Amino acid sequence: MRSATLQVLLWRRALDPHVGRWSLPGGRLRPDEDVETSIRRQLAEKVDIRQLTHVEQLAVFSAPDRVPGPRVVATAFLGLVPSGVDPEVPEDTRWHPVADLPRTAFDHHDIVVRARDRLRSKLSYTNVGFALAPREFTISALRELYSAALGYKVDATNLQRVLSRRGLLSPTGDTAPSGRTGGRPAALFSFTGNGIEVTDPFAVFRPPPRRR
Amino acid sequence: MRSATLQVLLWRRALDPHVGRWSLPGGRLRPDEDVETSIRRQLAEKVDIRQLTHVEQLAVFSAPDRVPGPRVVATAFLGLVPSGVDPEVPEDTRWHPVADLPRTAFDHHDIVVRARDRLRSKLSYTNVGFALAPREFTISALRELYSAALGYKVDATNLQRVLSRRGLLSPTGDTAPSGRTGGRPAALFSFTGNGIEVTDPFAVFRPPPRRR
DNA sequence: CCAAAAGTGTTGGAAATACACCCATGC
DNA sequence: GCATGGGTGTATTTCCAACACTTTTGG
Repeated sequence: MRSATLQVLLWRRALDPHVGRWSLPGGRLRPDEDVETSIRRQLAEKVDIRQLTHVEQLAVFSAPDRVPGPRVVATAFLGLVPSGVDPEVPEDTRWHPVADLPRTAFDHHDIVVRARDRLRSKLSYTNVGFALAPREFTISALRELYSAALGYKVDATNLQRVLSRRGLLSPTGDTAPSGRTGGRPAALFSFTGNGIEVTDPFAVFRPPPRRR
Repeated sequence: MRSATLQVLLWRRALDPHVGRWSLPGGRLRPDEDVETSIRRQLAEKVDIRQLTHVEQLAVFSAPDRVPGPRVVATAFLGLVPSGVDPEVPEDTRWHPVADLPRTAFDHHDIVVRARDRLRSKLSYTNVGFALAPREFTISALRELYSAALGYKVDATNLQRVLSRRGLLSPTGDTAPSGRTGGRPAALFSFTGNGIEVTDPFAVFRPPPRRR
């Protein structure tokens, strides 16, 4: 996913079932690898694997008729790439806006929707945002990312406040140059942690605070 | 899971890898069923399937060495049975407290922990509680259930308020008889909806309210 | 000086926790 | 009447959304 719209990397099928339709990258699981290793291997053929900032299991799709012919069980993943890296992709793959998908193969449309919903949920109670943002960014750039992913505008002020309260942002000290139309130059920030973390585990029924 | 401690149904292995250890119920996926149909079929051999109030996918466990011999990919599920039904189970299966598991087969200990954590999270932002409670219950009985599942005491007053505000509780009008030590008789409640529902989707970055 | 964009302060409200107090029952 | 457990009312706290206002730049 990249840019100011939420996008997904799809691959145009060359083989027979559903030729020409767009499908999610993936492939067969080898006997000596687990599913995450497998999806990372498959993706390495499409994008620079070092750009992958987050990968997580979504769900198993296993309906007997989900593909023609013998049943294929698929483990779907959500994988994220930061905005702005604009990775070179092979000829047969392309980034598509999630809100405007082409005709997809099999149940891949459902899978994309599930991935989108998972991302939207996790933006609220984890720090996954870090996986969408470049190393340094302005608050308004981050606001664009959150807005694109969530599907509605979020307030830049409150975004900064929430992430700051959770200790996820650190100012780099630098500022971005202001555009040609003027305006105050924006301060640059980066995310503190690296991996994903649950930052707001309990909305309710919170565990009792630690006494000391 | 049942009673005032969180419990899991385990099955004592009769076959060779890890004979005698306790394992989760399950079995092979047939080519004409999806994974959920499959787990329900497997469970039907152990418990009365009508007691199953909630079933959801947890994750795929696929490490090449998770079982001896050729690799087996497992799709793990969280399945819930209400408190108090105390289902008859076959000789070779038993309910075990999640907090005090016996020696388990393969990676089943990890799976149980994952299931427990999933349940704990979802108690906060969904109505899964309904799957743990009998059809009618007192608030303090419900409090026991939530406390057992979460691992710490929750306040009965606030539990009622939170669930009420979310529109999940409806009073039946009846009261439970008070115990032999006296005390005011407790009002009986039941859950409104049937299936699982997300009741508190966004802790933060809430979508703008619908204008009309 | 004006427009534009970034950043700060303030206010209001929602929702959860904690706790004091009242209610109904058995003995 | 008193102990026991259930239920209600209320204050406090935390946190988020909204918005007005100030700051810093380009032209």
